[in-house]
Amino acid sequence: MDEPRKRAGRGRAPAAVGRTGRPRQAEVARLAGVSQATVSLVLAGKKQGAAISEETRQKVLDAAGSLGYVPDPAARRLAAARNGLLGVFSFTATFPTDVQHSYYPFLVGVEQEAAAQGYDLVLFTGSSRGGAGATGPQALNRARLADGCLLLGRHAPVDELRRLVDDGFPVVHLGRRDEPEGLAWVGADYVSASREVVHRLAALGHRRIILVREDDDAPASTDREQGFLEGVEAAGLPGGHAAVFRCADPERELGPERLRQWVAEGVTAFVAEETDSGAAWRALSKAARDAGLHCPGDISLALLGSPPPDLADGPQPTGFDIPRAQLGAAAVRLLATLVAGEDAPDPLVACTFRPGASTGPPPKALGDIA
Amino acid sequence: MDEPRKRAGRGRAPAAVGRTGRPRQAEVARLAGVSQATVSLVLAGKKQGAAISEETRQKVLDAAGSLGYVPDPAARRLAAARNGLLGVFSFTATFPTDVQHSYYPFLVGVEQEAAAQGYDLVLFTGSSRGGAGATGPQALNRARLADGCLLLGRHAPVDELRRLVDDGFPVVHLGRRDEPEGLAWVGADYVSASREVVHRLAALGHRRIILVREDDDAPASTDREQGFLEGVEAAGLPGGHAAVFRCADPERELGPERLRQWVAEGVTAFVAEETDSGAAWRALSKAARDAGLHCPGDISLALLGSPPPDLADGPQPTGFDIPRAQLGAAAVRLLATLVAGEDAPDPLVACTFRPGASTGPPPKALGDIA
DNA sequence: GCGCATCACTAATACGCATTAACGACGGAG
DNA sequence: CTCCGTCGTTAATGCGTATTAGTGATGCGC
Repeated sequence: MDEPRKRAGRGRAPAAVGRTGRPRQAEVARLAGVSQATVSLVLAGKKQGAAISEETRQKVLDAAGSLGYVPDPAARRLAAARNGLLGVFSFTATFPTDVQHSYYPFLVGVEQEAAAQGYDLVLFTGSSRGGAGATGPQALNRARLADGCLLLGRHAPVDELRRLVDDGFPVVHLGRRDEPEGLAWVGADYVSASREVVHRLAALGHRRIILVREDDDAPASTDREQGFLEGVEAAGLPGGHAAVFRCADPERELGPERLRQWVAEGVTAFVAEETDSGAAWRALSKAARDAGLHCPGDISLALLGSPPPDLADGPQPTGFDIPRAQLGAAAVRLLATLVAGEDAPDPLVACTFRPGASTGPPPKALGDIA
Repeated sequence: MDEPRKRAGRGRAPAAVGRTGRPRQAEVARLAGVSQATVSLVLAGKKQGAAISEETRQKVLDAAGSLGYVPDPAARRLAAARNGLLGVFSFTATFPTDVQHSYYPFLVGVEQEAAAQGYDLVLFTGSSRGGAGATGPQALNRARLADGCLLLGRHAPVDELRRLVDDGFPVVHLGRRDEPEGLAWVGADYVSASREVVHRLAALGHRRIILVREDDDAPASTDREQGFLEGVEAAGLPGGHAAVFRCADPERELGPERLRQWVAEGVTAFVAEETDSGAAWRALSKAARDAGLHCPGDISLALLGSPPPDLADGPQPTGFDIPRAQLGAAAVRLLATLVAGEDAPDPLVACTFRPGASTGPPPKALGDIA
């Protein structure tokens, strides 16, 4: 009983929807008097080893044109064993209601680069709320539908994520991240950027510089400290622990008195770490005001990052900007190489120095004034 | 010589790319000890004629869960099924560099509603520039990968679009549109909104109201005029052509003299159409200023829409807002019903009245002053 | 004139999933 | 005990395209 059954298959419901009159390669082939494979070859248009006679080529193209043939993307992607989709998984709404939401600039770059690389994007919706598919731990699995996935936000469940990574599914996290071993990421080069800020201050003539940072061991913090320390060392200025003021609650621990004391000791410039709250920068600015120290005149203040949104309108602090769009683009590039099975390039993206208006040369003889 | 060749097929290069550990139904089947067909049946979850024992069912579900199985959208689509994806095709960058870009609020609603309806979104990239896949006429065709597609922007190539529509592919245009016959769209109800603005003015006591509009026959313009005319008629005020001032170049044709003349004739309120440039509103405001007519005091001005972005900071004009997020949501709902093969609901979304500060009761005896 | 390499094209898959005819097992009716 | 349903499952397709092995037909060298 080995002979084939009469005919299985589905036979597609008579009143089915799909079944458009859209021509297939097979129809084009019939009209051109060639085989479907030939049509595929011609339409693929590969210059390489194009073993197709010009005559046949034209017949096919004419037939395709006259029938108005358009390839079926689903079939194309199925046969290609890749679907040309990159997932974007954010753990809040991808289009946030809050206009100032920080994801947005990333996405600008993500979209541009995805377009450039020939990928479309899948936005997994309802990652936070009860949206499509299973919410909760299972949600991340949906990412597998794409060829690879971009992760935004730090709330990704580590275990689920590890699963993906271990399975060899291409994932790139936007922002430095160590947690699941082997997770690829792209991030801003805070070390170099911080170093440059110090370099500029030193070039202006500052000889004693203090870093104000919060009590947090996130990479974003420690990188800045490292860059700062490298900077002061390179400039031959006093570094080490004495140059770093680390506090849990800047607003409270960094008052005008403390500031005056530093100034009396010859400190002429301060550098604040950037955090979500911007607490360090706020405290520094406030302390300077309260101490009656005018900013670019009496002391110089710099911020290792961008000012918090609510201060965006004020005078620009000296510091650097994170090129978010470029970061997004870099993430896509990295993801694309992973999908292609190639090696990962450097995950760091350079920040751009922002001159700002909060720094200047140190006062001539501030020590006397104090 | 009918016996099958040894083995053709592609055999897929050994170091092939795609081929991640992405599990297939076949793997799930092997793990569960059943056939691929059974897996498909279980995962389809059809209650109808579910000739699957509960035991088998659980085995399959467990296996799928432990492997993190996710169906391949392309294959699903090719097999004439749904893949739970809705496309979004915009004809500029979807994430515009310009933060104030008008698409953004739509997308907020689109994402929310898509999540609510259980769909993920595919952003087709590079619709404007040379992005993914074939740019140009073929680009729109990529949409067929999804179950249906949303269109933003008026630059969609009509022919390609017609093709999709004719093939019965579910497409919804965001914004009223007649061009390809049979294209579904959702739009704001400018008629009702404009009518209401007039109603409010009449309620304030205005007896002569003039509509200032540009020389454009876009639906957005004619709808507003129609609403305006319905409004004045309903209020028993003078309508018809005399009540509508139509001009190609408002800045030039609508000066202070013209305004004073109207006022002398007893006109106490003016209504401006909203356009991209906001020319009508600008001209009206300027003419009022130049004529020395104070706005809420001497005359009332209303705008049939939202003020142009550059005037967003100034005093709010009376008028209405287009609920963009709701429009986006409505578009998704409509698209979902089309995908489901159901009938399309009402495509109009109500605008919300904005009281603003540019209207008030008419002055007691303005005629004497003039 | 006989291999042998080229060339131009076609046959036969594979891709992953949905669908449906068919099949084995079991049970009750006759 | 045989026949026929029922139930649960599987084999065998099809969707439309890409890929590759294979097949004639030529041309070429010796």
